Amino acid sequence: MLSLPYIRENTELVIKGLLVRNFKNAETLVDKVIEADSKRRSVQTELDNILSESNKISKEIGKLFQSGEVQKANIAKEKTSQLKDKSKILSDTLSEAEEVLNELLYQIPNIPNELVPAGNSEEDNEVIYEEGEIPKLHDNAVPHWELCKKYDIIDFELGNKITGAGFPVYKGKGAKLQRALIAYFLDKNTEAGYTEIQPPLLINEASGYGTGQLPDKEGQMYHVGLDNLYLIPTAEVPVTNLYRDIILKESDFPICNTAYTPCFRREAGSYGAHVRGLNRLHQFDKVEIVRLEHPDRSYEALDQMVEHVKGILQELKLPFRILRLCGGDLGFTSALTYDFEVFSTAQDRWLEISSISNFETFQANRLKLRFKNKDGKSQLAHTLNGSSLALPRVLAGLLENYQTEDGIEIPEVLKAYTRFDMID
RNA sequence: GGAGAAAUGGCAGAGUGGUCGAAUGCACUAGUCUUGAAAACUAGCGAGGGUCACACCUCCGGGGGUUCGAAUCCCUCUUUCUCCGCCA
Repeated sequence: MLSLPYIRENTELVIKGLLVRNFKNAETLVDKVIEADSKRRSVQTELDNILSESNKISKEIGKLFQSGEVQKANIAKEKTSQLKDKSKILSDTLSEAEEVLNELLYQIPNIPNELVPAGNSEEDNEVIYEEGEIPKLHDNAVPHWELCKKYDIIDFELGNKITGAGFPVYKGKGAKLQRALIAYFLDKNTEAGYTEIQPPLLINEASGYGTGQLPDKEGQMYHVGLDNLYLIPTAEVPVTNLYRDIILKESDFPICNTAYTPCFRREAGSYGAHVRGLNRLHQFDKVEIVRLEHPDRSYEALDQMVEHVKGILQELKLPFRILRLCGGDLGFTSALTYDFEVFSTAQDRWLEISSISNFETFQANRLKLRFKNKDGKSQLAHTLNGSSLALPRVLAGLLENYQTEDGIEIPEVLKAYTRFDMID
């Protein structure tokens, strides 16, 4: 969430930013926040004064008892009972005021960076880069779900039997190719300076709040009711929460982590042709990069992350493009997001395979992730993350674009990992 | 899962009802000394709210309670350690 001092000092900017997102009632909401904040502070001050007074009396009572003046002490005691009643009421009022304020704050999304174009939907996203030849496939080319069946490498039906729709079973060379991609991505990331992490796949509520999945998006996550834990929708959640409630030193930056994890998403309400095959799953594998940065360098870091992912796609020789998301398509917590899409030749459409975002202090504020700046004061850090990469759609792109009459070729860089050249 | 012990500042570790936001040591920061470093010495050194700045308020694992007053007493939850059971 946005920090209050920021909203207070940049009210106009906040409202303007929210309008880029087509956020309704921006002005009313921000006004409400400011009002709730000043209410909270005035209650706080009133309470503090009462507590201060009662602290004073308590100390006096202590001294009176020590000097044996019991009667005087008892008189003083009576005075405090009134103060106590008042302070109880006020502290209830204070909690209410805090709750109201927090609920308002939770509703405000991040302020878009100035590069974010205005727009309503994905159609308004800006294509900023495009690379790679779209291959000319042979006449019998088919979408990946048919290839999966033909070569028996991914079995969607079998997953239905074990779990349900959206939980495919990878078999033989399909499983190996998947493993090869994971290993390859992790190697590329660690070569670039990211530290490999294996986080827990279940998270508690506090972690969900830390990165913003809770309170609003609990419907997107699988919930393990008995233990009140959630299956991670992305490695971003556990890996970013590693730094919850931490004060870093400036010299700790940059902190770069990468993690491979399965991801679990309920995807309630998604169906239709666009979710066929590997296009949208309830369980999928992803390699994530997460970065913590000094606010002065976070946009430089974002560019580096984009360049890094670009390098991977170049090596895989997949046709791809990079989009700068418009205000309407930007995620709630993000200030600037670049999406990578790979072209799925047999489906004749672009598939999103990575999303790289700078959250600035939006997550850090909830996480209480700070660092000591040069003045010795604690200041919120910036968090960034991105996929490098989401497996299923990369796999879909590979299968479709590398298909030949004789089988599916394996990209050169992956052969050392798969130890086979061809799926046939 | 059963029995017991514990949880205090970056770390270690005192503190069992009042002057304790908390001794002490280490670490850290600045300074003195030194060609430089080390050592020694001097000073500073938790977080949040609040204020122009002070004042002031809150926080000793989380939540609740007793009391004029709680790190200290009570309840509860969580976590860690030891022993037992089970187990990849």
